[in-house]
Amino acid sequence: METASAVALPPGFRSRFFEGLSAPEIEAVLAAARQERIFPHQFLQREGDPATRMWMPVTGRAAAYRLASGGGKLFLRWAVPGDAFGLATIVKAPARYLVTIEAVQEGSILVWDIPSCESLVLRCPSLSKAVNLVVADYLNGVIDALGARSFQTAEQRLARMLVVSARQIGRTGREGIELDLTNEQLAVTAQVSLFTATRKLSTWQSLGTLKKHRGKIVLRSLSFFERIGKDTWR
Amino acid sequence: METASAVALPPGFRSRFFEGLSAPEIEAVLAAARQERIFPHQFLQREGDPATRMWMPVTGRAAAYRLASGGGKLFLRWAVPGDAFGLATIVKAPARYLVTIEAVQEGSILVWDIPSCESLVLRCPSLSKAVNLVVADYLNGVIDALGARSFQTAEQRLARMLVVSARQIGRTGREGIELDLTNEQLAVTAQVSLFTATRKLSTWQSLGTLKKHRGKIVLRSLSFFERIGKDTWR
DNA sequence: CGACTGATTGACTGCCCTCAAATAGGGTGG
DNA sequence: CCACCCTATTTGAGGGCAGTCAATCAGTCG
Repeated sequence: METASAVALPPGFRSRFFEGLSAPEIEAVLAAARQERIFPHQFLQREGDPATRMWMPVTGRAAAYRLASGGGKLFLRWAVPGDAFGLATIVKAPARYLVTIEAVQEGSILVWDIPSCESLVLRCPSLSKAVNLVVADYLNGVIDALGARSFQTAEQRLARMLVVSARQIGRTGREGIELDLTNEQLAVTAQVSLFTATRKLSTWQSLGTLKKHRGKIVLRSLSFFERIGKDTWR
Repeated sequence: METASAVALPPGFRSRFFEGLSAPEIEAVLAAARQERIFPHQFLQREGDPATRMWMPVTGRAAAYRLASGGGKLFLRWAVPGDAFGLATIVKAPARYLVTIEAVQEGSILVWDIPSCESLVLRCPSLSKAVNLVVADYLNGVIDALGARSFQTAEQRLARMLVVSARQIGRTGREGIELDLTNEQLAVTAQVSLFTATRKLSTWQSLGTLKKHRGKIVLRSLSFFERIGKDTWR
């Protein structure tokens, strides 16, 4: 094992995936990683392609979705620092990616190729368990999204997605929680048409619960939006 | 290891979970199992409860769903022979069930308690991998359901669910594929109101593509229903 | 035969999507 | 600095899918 890993993690970096591993195991995993820059519109993985690498965002943001044959995008979740993807690589030798993930912001990722994954699995017995924890989280999240789609109105789904996105990609600014989201991105992620998203945001802005700029939303407080979805689901 | 396991598997029993295990491992797993009868309306597990056992249907059928706070049921999948559940028990020591599963038909299940799971994990390294395979399948299925809910019409969702149910719980009869489903069950599983389900079924019956009895649907051919959902998703 | 559960049909309603058209922000090149 | 363009955003009008409600019919079982 190397003395120091070549990868540079930003301060405050936390990972659900690493929570399932012991400190020396994390060391070993990090030592086997290669770092790589990513850029907007770059595909990190495509659904159906052979799974050839596991990876993890370090900085930046990507969107995980599945493509509909009609051309639509079924948004599944944000890929943010600490999330683990391409887990199919580690689970099953000849596997394929389940979803497409596309970068939306510049940043960097850690990458493990197939040989690295294989040797890591042999050295770290708890790696499978860590994968399980992460996948269980993903499953839980998708079930939650399905419930939202089924039981909540467009307004509730928008409020829910603002809360979810705030937790994942929100920055605390002077006027509240800032989200780098266009109306269209919010619409896609909340499974709502662009026009209903725009209309609802206008309403909320006139209520003073949020403030809009071009490509940016500032939430005055989370609690207002958390309250909205509390009926019918969760 | 025992000479013969006490459990009696029906002929033709296949399990996605066991596919991830070697023959001797399957032996060991079966030997550690206890068999138990189940009855309609019995709860096999409740979401949020501590996960105290892993289990697998042998005969009969159950429904996996999540409860909405409004009282609605978010159907997730049928639990049929060979499926594995309560996997949280094996993944993480103090875990909780993610979903509720309720029996809808009389039958029997295999059960593994926590001590059994722990000793099995120690003896079978590939057990974690088998869990991964199954959970990945569940994830894939839920994503598919989310896509259906988002991109398909009520008619398409009904057709899709008839196909899905046919594969899981269909029996091949004289007049076609027989499904033991009430209109209400189909409506819930397809995320459609009872009335639209009834109406669509009436239409299809008058077209001759299916035949209805009380609590039972007979599909003349699957291809008709497979064709319906082919646009917009999958 | 009566009770209960499942199935059916019609009328009405409403949420939210589609489409069209106009407005505004932000960066670029002249 | 200003004209220009491209994209993001806004607003209104109209329509349709499918859900809700109410009432009736039909099959099964005791």
